[in-house]
Amino acid sequence: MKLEDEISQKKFRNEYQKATLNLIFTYGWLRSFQEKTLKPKGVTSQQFNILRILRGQHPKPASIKLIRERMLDRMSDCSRIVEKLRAKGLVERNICPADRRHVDVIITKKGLDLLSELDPVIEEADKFLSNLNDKEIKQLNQLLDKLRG
Amino acid sequence: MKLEDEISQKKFRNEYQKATLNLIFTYGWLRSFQEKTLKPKGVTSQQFNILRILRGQHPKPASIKLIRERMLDRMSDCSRIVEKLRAKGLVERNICPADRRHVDVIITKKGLDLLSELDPVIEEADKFLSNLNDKEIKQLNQLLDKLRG
DNA sequence: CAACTTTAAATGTTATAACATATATTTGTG
DNA sequence: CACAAATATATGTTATAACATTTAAAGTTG
Repeated sequence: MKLEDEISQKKFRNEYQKATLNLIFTYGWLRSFQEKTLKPKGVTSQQFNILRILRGQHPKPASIKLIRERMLDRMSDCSRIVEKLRAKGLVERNICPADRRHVDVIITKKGLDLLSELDPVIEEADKFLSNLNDKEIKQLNQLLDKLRG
Repeated sequence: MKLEDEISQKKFRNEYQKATLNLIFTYGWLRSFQEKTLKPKGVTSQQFNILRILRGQHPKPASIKLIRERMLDRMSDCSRIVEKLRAKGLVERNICPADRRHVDVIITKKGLDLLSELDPVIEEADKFLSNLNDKEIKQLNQLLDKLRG
């Protein structure tokens, strides 16, 4: 649907402005869809995001710093989110013996199980982008990468 | 810059997943730039957003409902944001005589002045997207519109 | 090796988002 | 016209984001 109609704005100053608004609007659209699918499983998208990073590292541990670098948005509060995941038994957290400043965070079996339970939901979410075909999706990725310079 | 390098993730399940992450990441990138430019002027991006909607209506008033419909994201708390703007003298808020459920919100001279002070900053921000040329920006807009179906 | 710097993580605080609920007004219906 | 339903806005509450500060450990330098 054209952005003009979604937000009832007739004109944009230029295509750049429209692209800015379009990105913000599309983000909101995407995120509300994500939250809706994750909520029934009791995790927020931030928590889900961190779990996936940890699965990517598994069985190696990840430090808070590493997690923070790989998070997509809202990089703050990483410690507290990890603590929430620990409270739910989804991750383990130990002080790194080699460098006691670091914390080793590892996803638990329970965490891995939750993720594999979520995988099909996520595949579903991917398909949510399927209004674009393969070629168009690639084009979109290229444009976004180029946009950021 | 390629997303792979920004978030140190080597592989994506597919281009759809990459596009999802790319959108989220690009949004964060854009937003932090916006906040950075608006902060010195003492308004949040939400407040700025509402002021622009009101300028679009000026000199006609806008109801909270209308504002909410046109906001790009975070639609909640519209009343409270308007109240903040009123406290700063940037908008006026009156109960609509024709239908006392509605509220007429109008941007004040002070609000308009602030916006015109901000306009050059925003033009600047537009240029921030200038890694893409005209044709590419149009393409991006088309893809995002199509993406949302 | 003592003092300083850097780094990693945690914590405290304030503002905002998200969600639910309440209040006030109007509209529609028998 | 009394009363239920719908609508617009405001408000209360809880969780999270954003920002600043603190604590602890390791590295660095004279």
